[in-house]
Amino acid sequence: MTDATPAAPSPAPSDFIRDIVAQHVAEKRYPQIVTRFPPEPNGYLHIGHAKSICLNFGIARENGGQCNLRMDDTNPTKEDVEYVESIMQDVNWLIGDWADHCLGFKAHGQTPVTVSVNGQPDFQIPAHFPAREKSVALEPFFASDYFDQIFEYAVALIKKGKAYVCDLSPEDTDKYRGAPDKPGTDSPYRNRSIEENLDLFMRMKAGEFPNGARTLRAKIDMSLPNVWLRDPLLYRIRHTAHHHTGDKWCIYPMYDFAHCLSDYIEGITHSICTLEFEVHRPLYDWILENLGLPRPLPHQYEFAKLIPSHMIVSKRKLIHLVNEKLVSGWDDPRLPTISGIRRRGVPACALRRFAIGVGVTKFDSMTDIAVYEHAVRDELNSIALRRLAVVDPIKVVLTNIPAGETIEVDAVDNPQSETPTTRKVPFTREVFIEREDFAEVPPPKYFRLKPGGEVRLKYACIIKCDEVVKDAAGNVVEIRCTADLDSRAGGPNSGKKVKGTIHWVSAAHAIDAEVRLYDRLFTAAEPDAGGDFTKNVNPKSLVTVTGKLEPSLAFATQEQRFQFERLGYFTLDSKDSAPGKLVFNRTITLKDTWAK
RNA sequence: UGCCCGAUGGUGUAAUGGUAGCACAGCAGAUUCUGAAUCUGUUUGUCUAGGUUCGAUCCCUAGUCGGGCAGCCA
Repeated sequence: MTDATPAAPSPAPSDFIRDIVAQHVAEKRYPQIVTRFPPEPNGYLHIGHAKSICLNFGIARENGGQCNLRMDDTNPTKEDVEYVESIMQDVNWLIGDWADHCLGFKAHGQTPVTVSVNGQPDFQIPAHFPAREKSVALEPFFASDYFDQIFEYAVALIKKGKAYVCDLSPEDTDKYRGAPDKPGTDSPYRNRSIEENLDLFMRMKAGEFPNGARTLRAKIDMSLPNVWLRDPLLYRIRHTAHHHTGDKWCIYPMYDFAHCLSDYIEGITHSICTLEFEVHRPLYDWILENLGLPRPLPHQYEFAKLIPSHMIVSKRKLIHLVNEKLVSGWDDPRLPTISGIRRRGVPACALRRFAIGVGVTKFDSMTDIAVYEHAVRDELNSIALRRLAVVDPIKVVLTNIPAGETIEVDAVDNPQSETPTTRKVPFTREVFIEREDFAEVPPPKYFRLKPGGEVRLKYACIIKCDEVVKDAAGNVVEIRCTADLDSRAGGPNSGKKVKGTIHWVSAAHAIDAEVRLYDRLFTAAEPDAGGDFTKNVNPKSLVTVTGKLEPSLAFATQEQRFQFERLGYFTLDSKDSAPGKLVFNRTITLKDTWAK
């Protein structure tokens, strides 16, 4: 992409989960460390998922293990293949060449096989690695591929007298569950015979009952303080086609039943999830332990999810922004979705560094968006090609340069590079500068161009402002200056110091491009703190202008990252840009420490 | 008013019985053909009360505050 050196890799992270994994590795508890990233395909991945992805894949790569991508698709009424596609794309982009070698997939269409472990039947599913098995048709794991096996496990639980079919209505099920501070009541169907339970469960599967008529429940204890242990539902009836299994099933396992078993079947060792699942852990363990499984069991570990300031990550609110057309879609560059972040021009490496850098703890906290922005700037600073572009142009005429003369000046592509390269930029009598870089009545400590003042045109020479031309309304339309050609690089006055250096582009050579100036979507640190988060939408989160760009930018490619000098970092828009009709997105501004 | 989890500068985190450190943000200065980057310096912290100990951010007890849990969602 560029010859610039990427930012140095951060030291290996350490946190309480990695400590646990390290201990397990030391005691050789598992043959290999296997984690998983299990999104439900019912929405787009966002920056919060990025933290989870980096944690799970990070642990896998640090331990020579693997991390399975698994669609947690046990609820057909909410899920869709559209999301499966976007999730795969986002994960692939994020882990890039950082952890792609750990990415676990399965053979296309593969479902678990029955094997014998210690003389006991066992379900397993072999993993494949798209990074090194390119000729094989592979796909992510799907919890729905295990429906047959999960059903078998349910039958096993029934046979052990540890699960029963319950006829309570949804409302009654709620009532019988009690409350956190009040014990529940046993279901009247709790003590059905194993035979009756088996018969009823088979008939549930066969589609004999309508939605909501019956459920399969674990038989635990209705008086336990943890409500998730009060005979939790294992299966519900849903006469709905599934995006992956079609109309094969009309009963679907609940998250709690499917998740631990999916983990087990895939041979997951460390099942890492967010804090709200902490109270589910006893159930996760109960199911696995009561099935008498022959292999080592996976265990669940919880961490606090990422809460970034100035962003909204709630799926419901994200959908609202999309549906109300407050943004252009799920990949709007202002959204904290991974697709939006990617389209904005943020390198995967920068997102990763942020997601890893925030750390892993067990307490909720809000991460200042400035930390994210710093990670983005820092990465971009080291890789972005410097270019000259003017976003709000005003014409400057250099009266002592003849019309028609073109002076080629050398401009550095990236001063951060160990071996900086240069390019030629045309410099002529008429140039555009940024309107902001001229002040007829300058505030104190204003370093830029002012009447009678001098400023350096970067890579070219120092100019002096002689005259300000205004229109009838008093607006400045042109600035007339004298160029000190001896102050060019290598010239006798090249060492002359002026306080300000500004960017410019030759009017005759400039190319026009649409430039989308993106800013934070929300002005408030906690957009939804005061009720209606849409009230906090930043009206200037997108300002579209026509910019004047240096001619070399006509050949910009999608992969390149640019710094428009003194303005910020820019990237071609992946959707709307076309040759001859360029569209640039501002990823982020440069840090601005000049007190306004 | 049940159970579970947690609490370190403005923010995010490290220190697992022995000098409270790092990053971001802030401030001051140096430097600069980007008011960027870089460099230097710097302000601000262990929730409270007891206990154990030569010594406690760390272990124990109580309190305070915060979060989570009562979907046939995940």
